[in-house]
Amino acid sequence: MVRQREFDVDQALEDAMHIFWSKGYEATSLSDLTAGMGIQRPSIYSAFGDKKELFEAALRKYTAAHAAQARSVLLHGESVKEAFKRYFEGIVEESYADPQNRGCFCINTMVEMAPHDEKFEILTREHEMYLAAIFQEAIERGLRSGELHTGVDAKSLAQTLVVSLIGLTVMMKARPERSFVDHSVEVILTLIQ
Amino acid sequence: MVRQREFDVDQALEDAMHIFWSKGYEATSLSDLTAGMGIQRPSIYSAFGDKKELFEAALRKYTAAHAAQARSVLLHGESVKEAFKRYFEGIVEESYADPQNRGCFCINTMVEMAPHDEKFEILTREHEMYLAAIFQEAIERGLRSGELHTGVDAKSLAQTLVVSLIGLTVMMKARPERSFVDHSVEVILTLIQ
DNA sequence: ATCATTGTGTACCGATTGGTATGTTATGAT
DNA sequence: ATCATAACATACCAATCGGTACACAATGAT
Repeated sequence: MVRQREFDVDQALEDAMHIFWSKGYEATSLSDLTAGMGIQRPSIYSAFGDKKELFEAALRKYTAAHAAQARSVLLHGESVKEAFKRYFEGIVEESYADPQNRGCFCINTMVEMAPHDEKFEILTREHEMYLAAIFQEAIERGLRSGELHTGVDAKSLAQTLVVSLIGLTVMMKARPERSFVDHSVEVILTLIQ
Repeated sequence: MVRQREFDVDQALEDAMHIFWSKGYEATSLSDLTAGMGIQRPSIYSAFGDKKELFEAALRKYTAAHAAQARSVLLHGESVKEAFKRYFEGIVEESYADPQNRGCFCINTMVEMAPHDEKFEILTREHEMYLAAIFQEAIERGLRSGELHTGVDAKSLAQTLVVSLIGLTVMMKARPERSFVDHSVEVILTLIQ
């Protein structure tokens, strides 16, 4: 081979992910990216393709990590109720602790890109579907163990919890009083019985 | 006075609202606006100020109409449960019928602008709070009439319904199967007892 | 009829956009 | 040591961005 790369591709992608996450696609310029990633434009184009391909790679990296975190919280431990409580409250905590108030990269993309770009409509929808599948698996575990005995079917309940989580995440971007969010989490969790 | 305006200011603002609603702030150019509003740039600047001021005026027009619609559906008629059902299902219907898939202008703005612009953080938060107040009023009406006897307090329930509605609206931007959304609405409405 | 005032259309401004051509430097195979 | 290859930095490209200067047209008061 020939001259080797002087930058870490995965680290650069991680940097790009944080920039796109906090500013969105349109508001992020190539100059923002070169500055934040610490590399020049031709390096970006040779390693990742154009701006939109880089964005897609960054989003895929995010959703993979995000789904892994959901799995690790919801598919382990004894109590399913406790797991959901920890998961929802963890997301609330993270959101209020983020000074940049970025919310969820996937949700941001759903709002900004999905209506105009089918690729991102599909990509974001499939991530939320996967999240719903994880939720459903956790609920069914609770049903089998006898911890839960819910009236509605596990799938509908899981989807509703995903919807509620999306709503919480978006609402927190407007920085409502903490009690607003905390009370909502309490009420949402009453769905899991 | 002197020469009079040749365009209808309110109609131009309505046009601008639809453009910003479907494309967002960053992705909308002055050329998009002049083309869609049917007037030239200097006319925009003299009538509305700069791009961001026009955006704010458009958003205020939207939220006023949006809140009025919520009031008209939720604060009249006999059954509160039926009113919420009609309200939620109406929003689902509207969303799936919109070929542009614009969702809610206020929610779009919450995601795109609120984290970076305090003015829009406040503006969007206050609209959602106002919506929650309308919801709460409807719930309290149902409690007084004896139609409802909910375990949780009306305020928390109202806030949770707002959160759920935001989640639904955002989720629909990724065009999930209709049954996903319909089942979620059913489950969400079970909170109102 | 004249004049001050203000809306309209054109044409332009500097700055920034996403993207690339180019010359140079580093590397491994031969 | 030579050479093909590819990453590097610089400098550039046309196009578009938000915003405005300016000349002209229309209006009502005098």
